[in-house]
Amino acid sequence: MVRPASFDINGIKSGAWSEEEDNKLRAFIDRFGQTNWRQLPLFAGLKRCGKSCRLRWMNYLKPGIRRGNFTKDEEHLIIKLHNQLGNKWSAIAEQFPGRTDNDIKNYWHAHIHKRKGRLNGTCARVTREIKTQNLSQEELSSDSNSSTITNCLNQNTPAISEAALSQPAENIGVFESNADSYFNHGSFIEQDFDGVEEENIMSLLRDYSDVGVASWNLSAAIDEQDSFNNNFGDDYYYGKVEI
DNA sequence: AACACATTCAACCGCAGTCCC
DNA sequence: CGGGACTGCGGTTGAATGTGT
Repeated sequence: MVRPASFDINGIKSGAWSEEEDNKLRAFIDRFGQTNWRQLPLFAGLKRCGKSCRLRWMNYLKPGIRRGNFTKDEEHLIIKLHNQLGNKWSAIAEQFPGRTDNDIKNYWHAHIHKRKGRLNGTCARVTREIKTQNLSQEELSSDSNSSTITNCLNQNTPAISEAALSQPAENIGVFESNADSYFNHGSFIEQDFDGVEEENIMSLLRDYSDVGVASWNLSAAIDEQDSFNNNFGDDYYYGKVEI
């Protein structure tokens, strides 16, 4: 999973690092420390630019770097910190000794971000289904939302009715669901996203584009204290769907 | 077995901030 | 103060690898 090595017109190499290059870089920094990155390759005998040397050291060779899969707790913390800090990967990485910002950024894009996108779809569907059952705004915002949503999913509620889709555009409310369902059981999404049903929903949304989704957004509001105590049971996701 | 498509992750690129002359 | 050099960050790329058909 590495780019093939190549040389520019000045003889500067780019692409995959060889073991010999790694050893040279490691040996030089062990002996002289991280000094001037621009000058380093010259003195270390590397045909690389300083930037490439720094990147290789910071993301791969530096002692103490941890590789391998992220744990569930690490994933929770990434989500929490990303909600607080946004795409400040280096700031997020400070909370993960041994993990690099590059690693966390990659993990976010490869795992969490994708899943969030799917969860957004779930929010739209669940909210629409609640609407078809004529639940009031009060009911939507009450403490029973978690079970209401779960019931919708468990009852295998039919796909959105055309009548519901013809409702006038409006903000149909904010709901909350217990993130524990999603995080600890993982069934929240899988149970909901039947491929055929999803296609029906998307098809109907296309047909009724005048009342289509204006924007979907989802943000995680995680109880800080509980997160720091590694207790995620009381954390909540807040989803808002505007139609 | 062969091919197509999806995923992973090391590496690159451009830009902004900081430092120094 | 201005400008160049350097560093660090975040977004993106693309080849290797994995998975599905």
